Formats: sequence, C-alpha cells, structure tokens
Amino acid sequence: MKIDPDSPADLSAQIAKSIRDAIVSGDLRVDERLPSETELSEQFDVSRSTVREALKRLGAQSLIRTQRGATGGAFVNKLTYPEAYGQQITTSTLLLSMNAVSFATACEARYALERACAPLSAERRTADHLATMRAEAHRQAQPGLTDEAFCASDVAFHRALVDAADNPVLSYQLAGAVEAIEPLMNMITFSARSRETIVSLHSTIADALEARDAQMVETTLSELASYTNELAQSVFAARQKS
Amino acid sequence: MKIDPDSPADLSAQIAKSIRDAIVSGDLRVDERLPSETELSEQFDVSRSTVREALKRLGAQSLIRTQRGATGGAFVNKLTYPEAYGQQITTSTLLLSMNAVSFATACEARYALERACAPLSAERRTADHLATMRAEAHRQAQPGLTDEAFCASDVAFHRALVDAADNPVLSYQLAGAVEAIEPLMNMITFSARSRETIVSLHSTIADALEARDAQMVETTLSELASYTNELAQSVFAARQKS
DNA sequence: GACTTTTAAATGTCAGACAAATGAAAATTG
DNA sequence: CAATTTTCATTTGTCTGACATTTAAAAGTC
Repeated sequence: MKIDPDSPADLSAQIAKSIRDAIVSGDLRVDERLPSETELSEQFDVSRSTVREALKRLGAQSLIRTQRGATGGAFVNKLTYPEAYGQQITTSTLLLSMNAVSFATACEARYALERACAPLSAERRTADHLATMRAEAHRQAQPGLTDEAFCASDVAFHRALVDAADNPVLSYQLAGAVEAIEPLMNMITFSARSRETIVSLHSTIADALEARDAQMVETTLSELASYTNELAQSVFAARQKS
Repeated sequence: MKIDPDSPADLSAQIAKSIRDAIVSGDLRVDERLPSETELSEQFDVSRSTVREALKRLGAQSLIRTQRGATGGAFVNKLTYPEAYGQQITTSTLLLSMNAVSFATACEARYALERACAPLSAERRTADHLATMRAEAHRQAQPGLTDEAFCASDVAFHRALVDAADNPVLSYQLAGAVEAIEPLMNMITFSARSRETIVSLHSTIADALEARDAQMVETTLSELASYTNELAQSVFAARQKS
C-alpha cells in the first residue's frame, strides 16, 4: 500500500480512497481487520493523526467500525440494511432541502416509486402488513392528532405498503424517497376534512391490497398523489398571500 | 454548542453529530462558514485533533467542504445531485455485494423501479433521449463487444430511459438501483443470441417511447426483466455444474 | 494607480505523550 | 486441578505543541 507523494495535499483523503477501493474491490473482506493505526502510518509513511482522519472518513460512510482494546482495531463493516437506510434518508433529505426541490417534483417521484411496488405488494402482502396499515389509518382518523404525528403515521403506512413487496432492495430504495419527503409534508396543515379524504384513500388502498387488486392500488395511489399535490398548492398559495 | 461530557467516549462522533444536526435542521445554512478549528475546539472544550476528526467525518458525507488559507475554513456544502448520485451508488453497490442479494431480487427491484418511470418518460421524452437510446441499442448490436462494454451500454440505455421522466429526484433514486446492479450483470456471459434478444427489446422500448405508449414500455420492461432473470439463472446453473 | 511584498489566519501534517478499554496470559487461591 | 484474580501488552481515543502550506488581504514600492 503506497500513495502518490507528489499529488496535491489532503493525504488523509488519499489514504481513505486507497482503503475504500480495497474494500469495494473485495481486496479487504467483511470483518477482516485492518492493520493498526501505527502500522498503517508506517505503511503509508504518514503520521498517525493523518491515518486516523482517513479512518474517520471511512467510519462516517459505515465502511469500517472500530473497537478499542488489545484485540481491537478497525474492521471492514458489513453494511446492513438499516445503516444503508439511514444514509439514504440523510442524503435524500439534504438533497431535497438544499436544492429547493419543488413539492410537486418530490411528490411525483414518491408516488411513482410507490406505484412500482403495487403489483408485488398486492401479490405478497401478509396479514401483518394489512394490520399495520389499518392500524395507522385508524390512528390518522383520531381527532387531536398533531400535523407532525399525522405525517409520521402517513410515513409508517406507506412504509408498510412498500415492505409488503417483500423485496429488501426495493424497501431500501424507497425508504429515502418516502421519508425524505416527510419534512416537506410537515409544512402542510391538514384540515379535518383533508385528513378524512386521505384516511379514506388509505383505507381503499388497504382494501385493494387485501383483495390483491394491484390495479386498484395503483389507481388509488395516483388519486392520493393528485390530492396531496392540490392540498400543497393551496397551502403554499395561501401562505404567499399573507 | 456544548456536548455531554459524561456520555461514553468518541467525542469526535458526538461533535460531528452536533454539527450535522445543526446543518440538517437548518441552523447552519448553505455556504455558511463554521468557526475555525481552534474556535470549535474551545467551544466544545476538546483538542483541535478531535475537532478535525469530527470535520473529516462530515466531509466524508459531503456535508461540509474545507478551504485553506486566510479566508478559508469549513463551509456548509450544498449537496449537489452528482454528489448524491455518487454516494447513492457507492452505498447501493456495497449493500448488494456484502449482503449476497440474489440476482433475482436485485433484478426485480430494478425493473419495478424502471416501470415506475414509464408513464412519465413516455409523456416527456425528448428527441435527445430517443437518440441516446437508439445509439446505445446500436452499439449493443455490434459484434466483438466485451461483456463489460455491453453492460455499460445497457446502463447508459436505461439511464436515458429514466432521465426521460425529467424528474431529478426520480433519476437520483434510480441511479443507485440501475448502476449498483451492473457488477452483478457483468457476471453474465451474453451470447450472440441473447444479445440479439435484448437489443430487440431495447428497440421496442425506444419505439414505444417514441409513440408515447407507456403501456407498451411497461410490458416490454417486464419481458426484459423475465428474460434477464432466465439468462442469469441458466448462467448460474451452468456455473454450479462445472 | 498598478504592482510587489509582507503578513496574518486558516487548514494540513507531524511527533510524542498519556488515558482508557480490552482480551489474553500469568499468577493466585480454594 | 479448576476457578478466580491480577497483570500486562496492545490498540484506539485524546491532548499538546509545533511547523508547513495555502490564501487573501494589508502594506509597501515604483
């Protein structure tokens, strides 16, 4: 392991890249232990602090984990789905908030992706998924719920819909889309009447899923998409006036 | 800004979290400058090295960028789509390779997501998108193409299909799915005959898109999904025997 | 006024030290 | 001998202080 000593500064970034490549290419396998910080600093011919900064970078990407003590060190981390979810959600959320993505665009993407799940979810949904969805729909119908709680329940409902497809890759991909939009949804004030409409659509989706009617699920999702969009537009229009 | 001095070690992780929260919540705005490392070390009451490790973590997530010099420092980074793509692809690729996701699962997810784009792409595709897709299909038909080059062209083709939906959020979400599966696809040996079938399906998709026939796009994508899956299964079956 | 030089501030890197955790080996004890 | 305790070496986490490098602004010069 060597690095180009002539290339521009930021040795820790180069070292991080070098190790990252070794992991991605499979040179370093899951749970394999990296050399100790002291050894790495000798191999790369840099100070220990520089190695440490490189390792922190890798740790931030969940590529390695570290453990203290005699048998400790840095280990290649097996990226789990929950970890990947987390990164996906953070990245998506920031992307939306920092790039002024319009509500319409985010909404369109979200429901398009969910429609993609419909056929699979209709085929594979279990009683558990249906129970979760109905419970969330029921919660959403309760008066006195804050807008935040309503949105959180909405996320849980749609999460169950996606998980019903029983494809972890799909769940992972959609976690970002569904959860990242929550902050945008939280900006909407849901009137009692609009909540009623949404809950009704949610119930229809649950019914369609129970009947394994994929087409109906898709249609209802489209309706939900339009309705959410209208709602958002009227809210933003009202806000601009004031 | 203070941190809990009693909580378990890993001060740099706590500091990173503290700053990350400030960014995500909007307390720190895009392009805003963070205090200098020395100032931060005073504020958090830790050494400069610890602050630096925290900053490296944030840098690895593209949350901040640093600049040297008199007016330099750490700035809140505006997460761009290309940066987000990159992270998304790295994460997805690792997730698939480290969790032994079956080809069938990844394939199913990929085509389900692409089908989600079909209606939008059919509506919004431009002549440019069509030209790209036809050019890639033409390249795929040329003999003497390596399997890797064929797969790369396949990715480019599908990328154009997704981009035709003209929704950056959707493009971002799907970049991971489509590109992360490429290493798995590269494991397949494409015979002349199987290439012919795939190219034919690609042409059909381009035709359907030109005719703005979303239903046809979806149907053909489903065929492509089944065919790819069959192909993979026969390849893996043959490999197991030997 | 335009150009050059100096300077101050910031990150990047290094070296050396000590603290704290941790598992394994060694010593002790019943 | 077996079980427990102690010691110990290793490794990461943190701190301190120093110097190098980069950069833009300030000061000086023609």
